[in-house]
Amino acid sequence: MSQELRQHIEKIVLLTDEEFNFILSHFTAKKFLKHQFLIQEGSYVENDYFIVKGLLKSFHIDEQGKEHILQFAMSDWWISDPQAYHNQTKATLNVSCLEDSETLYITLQNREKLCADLQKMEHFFRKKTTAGYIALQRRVLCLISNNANERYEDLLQQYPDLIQRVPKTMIASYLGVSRETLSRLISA
Amino acid sequence: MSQELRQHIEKIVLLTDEEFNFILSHFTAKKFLKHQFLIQEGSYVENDYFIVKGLLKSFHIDEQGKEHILQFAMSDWWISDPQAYHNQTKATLNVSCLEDSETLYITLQNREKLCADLQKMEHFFRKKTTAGYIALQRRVLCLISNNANERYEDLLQQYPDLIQRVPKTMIASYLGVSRETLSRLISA
DNA sequence: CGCGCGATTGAGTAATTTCAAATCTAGTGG
DNA sequence: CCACTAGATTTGAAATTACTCAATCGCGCG
Repeated sequence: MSQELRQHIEKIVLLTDEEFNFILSHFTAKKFLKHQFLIQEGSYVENDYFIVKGLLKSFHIDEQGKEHILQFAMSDWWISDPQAYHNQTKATLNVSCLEDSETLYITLQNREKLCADLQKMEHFFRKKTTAGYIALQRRVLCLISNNANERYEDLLQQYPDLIQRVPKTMIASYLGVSRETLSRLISA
Repeated sequence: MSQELRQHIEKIVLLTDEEFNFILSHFTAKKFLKHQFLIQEGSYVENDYFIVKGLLKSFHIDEQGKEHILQFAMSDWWISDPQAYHNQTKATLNVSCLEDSETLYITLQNREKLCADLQKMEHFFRKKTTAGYIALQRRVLCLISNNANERYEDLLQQYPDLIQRVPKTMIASYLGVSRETLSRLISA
């Protein structure tokens, strides 16, 4: 259960057993059921969630009630509303489960304390966030450069497993196209 | 000249004079002229550039020869090809000057050494990257949620100064629309 | 004056959305 | 095992949005 977290961190920094236990003491385990919300728009965001198992999405609902999916998260990913979490403001995003999920979450206070007390973790989070930044830049480039079909092909290439587990409607929402358009692209 | 960097860092962590001098010793000052390239697609990326003065863009050229602008950078911003820089791979982006510019750059080696030697800087870069991540997520949401007009309005709101300094053609490229479409949106 | 760059405009075309209806599918309870 | 339902997917047709290509305009600078 916590082995996943240790392995995840040790991809970037090696830890002693004491260090890992110290780290783990800053996290709390929590399970969620399919359809359950971890974060709801308008409320404060206490936690950043490390996903041990399951599948989740973060999304925004616009004025017309349309859902726009910002991120999916599977095992070994993190998910939250980063803006609300880091700035301690109200969420503009929702996070909910597409499948039953197991998480280890950390509060902002614990995260900052952990980083202050153990530089390895400050290093870890720096590297992790940098990787996330690079991935997002790639996505922005894809969004401004490519049409709907090319964006779908790109996703297929990058996360082939995701397409299996997630309804096409949500894939469309993630790509920024209507579900009908995506359907037509796939059947073509 | 280096005061800008100090003030920039001290928005996040306070420094003693010694600390700042130590930090500064990891940077190199370099000026560039309008139209000059800092980074060219296909070559390795040694540096991350802190902009003291000037205006730059990072962009990708696609197979059809079209330019897609990923980022603008003014005073107090950083610019590079983050993927190539952090992973020490060949650039897929170009970075060039829209105006004569003054920079302070840091190599990856120096950055990592600095972070290892001075936790304040590891902290600084973590916070800075987190802020960048949040900004990119906002941009992704804008791209998947909004049409060309809404994206332009959003940019106008967020960076009103940018619109003044940058040719509309480039604004269009940044927004992922054709220059003709943007022109029609503005005159409407 | 004339060049060059950026911005604009028009017309035709292509891509995508919208709305509505029909199909399909997996899970549930009888 | 079958009928039923909710969710997901597909399909069609019309409307909208955005793109492409080509031509023109406007302006600052040598």
